[in-house]
Amino acid sequence: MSRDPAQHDAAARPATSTDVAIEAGVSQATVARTFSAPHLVSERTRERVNEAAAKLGYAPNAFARGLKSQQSNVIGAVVPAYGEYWQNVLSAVTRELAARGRQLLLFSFADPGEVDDVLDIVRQYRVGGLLLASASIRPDQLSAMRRQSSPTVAFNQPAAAGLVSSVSVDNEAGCRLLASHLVGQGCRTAVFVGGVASISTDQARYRGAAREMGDHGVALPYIEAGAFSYDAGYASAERIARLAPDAVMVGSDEVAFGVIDGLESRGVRIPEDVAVTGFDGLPQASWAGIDLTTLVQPTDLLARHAAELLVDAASAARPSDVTVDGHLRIGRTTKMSSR
Amino acid sequence: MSRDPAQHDAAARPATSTDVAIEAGVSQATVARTFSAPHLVSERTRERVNEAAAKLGYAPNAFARGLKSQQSNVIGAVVPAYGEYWQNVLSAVTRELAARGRQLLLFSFADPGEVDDVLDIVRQYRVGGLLLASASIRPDQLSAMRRQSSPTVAFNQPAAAGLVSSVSVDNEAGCRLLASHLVGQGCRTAVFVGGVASISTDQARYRGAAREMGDHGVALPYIEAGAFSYDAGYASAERIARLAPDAVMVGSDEVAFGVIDGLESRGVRIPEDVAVTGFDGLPQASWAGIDLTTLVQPTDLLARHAAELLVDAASAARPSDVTVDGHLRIGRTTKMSSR
DNA sequence: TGACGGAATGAATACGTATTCATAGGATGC
DNA sequence: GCATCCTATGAATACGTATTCATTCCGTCA
Repeated sequence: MSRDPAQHDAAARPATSTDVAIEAGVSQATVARTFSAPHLVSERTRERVNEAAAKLGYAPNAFARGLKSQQSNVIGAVVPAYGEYWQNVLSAVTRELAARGRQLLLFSFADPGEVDDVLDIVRQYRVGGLLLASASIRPDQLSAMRRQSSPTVAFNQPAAAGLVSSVSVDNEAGCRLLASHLVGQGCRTAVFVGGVASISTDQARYRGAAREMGDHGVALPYIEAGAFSYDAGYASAERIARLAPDAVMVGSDEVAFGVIDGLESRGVRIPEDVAVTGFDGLPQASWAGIDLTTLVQPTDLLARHAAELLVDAASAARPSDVTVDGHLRIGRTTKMSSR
Repeated sequence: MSRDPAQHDAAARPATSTDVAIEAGVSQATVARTFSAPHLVSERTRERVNEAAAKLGYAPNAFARGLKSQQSNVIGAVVPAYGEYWQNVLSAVTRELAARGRQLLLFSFADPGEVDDVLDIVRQYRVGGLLLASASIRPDQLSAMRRQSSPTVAFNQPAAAGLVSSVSVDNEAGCRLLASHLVGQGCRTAVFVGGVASISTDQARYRGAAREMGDHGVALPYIEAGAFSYDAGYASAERIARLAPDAVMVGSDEVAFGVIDGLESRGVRIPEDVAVTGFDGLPQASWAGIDLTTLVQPTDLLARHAAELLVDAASAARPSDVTVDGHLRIGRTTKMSSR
């Protein structure tokens, strides 16, 4: 009458702590303790329980655990469905959270208008922390989420500072670095290509660039691409070419890639005719075929800060804001001296 | 003694259905029904409940709900922490699942060795479905997860067919298309650059390419880049250049981008000296500056099939395998006639 | 030797919800 | 006017776990 350990009914419900308790001849409480507070269980019993658990293929139910202990290992993340940049961020944050024993529950939206609906769904999942990874979440939406008492962190959304915790690169300083580099290369006229003008990071970047340029007597008109995408950048090339500047400062790498291709398709040579800078430091920026001058965000560092704030319960009570510096990456797209 | 609706204690526990019941002067059961089976509640009562819920800021607890109803709206996804391709897949699947009212719980791993640990954690989350989005999950690991009775879908891992449900592009046919195109362009000698030779997609792609080439009397030696990354591709350029083929068929776009830059850095012109093809159809492949000839995977379609299988409980019992065709994208990297 | 204290365990309860079962009240049939 | 059915609701229970409380067992100290 011996049962094959590997053969317990596959289609049946997953084993519960009570099943294991019966199998091991102990109480359910002892099984629970074996998994959540092993030091309270004697060596002998622990062995028996682990053996029974292995035999039944038992794994504690994370949701029941969370329900009882009133805390979850799940961190929610609200992210836009599209965008190269956010994919990289997400990837980095996931790694950092995994290292801290947390999982990421993804809530994505394709259109800013969906944000309210998404946030309503988020509320149903008593997440232990919430990452707001999108610049298109409005301040009032931010502060509404803050009430949820779990740590809330806005990623790269300077406008959120004060309302919830935030982690951002110093956009303004970064753009000053880029502008300063361009001026040093002999740039006398320039244009700034933003993604969406109403977004706070976009504003901060333009502000930094315009100020530094202004300090050197260079005007910096603003052009709005309309989206943070390659295609939007490509399409904006026409308007840029019309202004025929020395340099184009683009608000994000992804858009910059489009601007470069768009300009080249119109016969504009880079960097001979016009210099181009990006912002973000996406992996593609360092590809030899592109080699874009840009401001590299320390994504891993940002992700680490975000993860710490999300895991640390104290940050729920007192929002804290972290700003880190990016560093300049100089590529061939600004080798203006080669003119 | 009137309480300000907006002022219920922010730091307090989130409201429960019982709180709402008291506020509305009904039973907890009625509140539960109002949210999960509204048609069982009279118009009048429903209004009162919704009013009270709004006042208290009540949102049903998804985990408690799942615990009781024995099913969750959460789909697990096991994905590699790195890789352009998987990020795109994830993004597409997330969208499809969101449209079906499901959330994605992310489990990422940086190294194939971590997979076992990750799968152990996954088991704790009683997910309603599981997406295995990585070619480096072993067959025995796959079939172990299948026991969990919830729908399990392997994304683009042909080797999984039969063990769990799978959704893949037709790798072999796709590579035959690419090879056929090259032959038509006059290609007489070629090389295949794979990512990791032990991966089944890699094998299927090489097989298809080699067969089609063989049918036309063209030999196709295999070179292993060692990883599915830009850097690995870049580094393999040396070995490729040594063979001086007419064409290089690369097993994935990401690697192909590296191969292209690596070859060009060695003075090899594309397509004048050598033609290059990729596989996947990443967004970057269509960028004007790259314009890679590749096989475009219908990612949205694949994602839709995956989402359907994941949501449809029946697929748990009977694994089904879906294969879809990709389409050829012809870019400048194979304009061999221009020689 | 008796009192005391710590370690190990079991019994019982609570977490927030869905669901079954029972009940009350109309409306409808004859 | 009575039996019947349907609708709306409440009471009670179960989901799988963590945790408090009580109990038993042993070793230790006075």
